[in-house]
Amino acid sequence: MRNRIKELRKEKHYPQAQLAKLVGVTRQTIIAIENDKYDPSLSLAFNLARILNVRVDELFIQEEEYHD
Amino acid sequence: MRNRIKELRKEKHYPQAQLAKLVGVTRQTIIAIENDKYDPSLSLAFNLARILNVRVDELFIQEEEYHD
DNA sequence: ATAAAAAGTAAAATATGTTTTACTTTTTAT
DNA sequence: ATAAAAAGTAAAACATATTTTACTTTTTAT
Repeated sequence: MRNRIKELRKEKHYPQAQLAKLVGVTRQTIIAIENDKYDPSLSLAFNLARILNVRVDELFIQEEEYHD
Repeated sequence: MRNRIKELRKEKHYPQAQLAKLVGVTRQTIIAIENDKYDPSLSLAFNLARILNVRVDELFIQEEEYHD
């Protein structure tokens, strides 16, 4: 899963520390997610989308969907 | 976080076991999420939304957002 | 060129999500 | 009323997300 967090955060001129505070996690979490170390929880995904003024499905791009 | 999975699954007449198979998890995971035991991962949320033909933000309702 | 701010790395500890197995209860169809 | 299908409960094991702490590297502004 890719995401546009770094891009949209920069448009708003937020440093990672400020975005972290706005969504209620630590700076390490923002770094890890921006750099694709792991995916955020669903709840954090919603908070990030809200602060960055996009929908969840605009912020995250699922590249490998499950097909049965 | 609430969700409309049970409702939309029933509209499609899928038993839990079939939905589980379609999104690539076990039946227990579907049960737990439908009954609000915990939230799905972001990736599972996307797969559920895709199979149920709605957007992620239509399938899940965040009731307690974080405000700093 | 320097100092300060921002971003990144790493690893251990804790919290949350998912699977597996087995068994019970409820719903649906005959 | 019965059998079969679907839904639910529980708990242990395992996987993934988040925090905390400490330190390093890169970027920005003067």
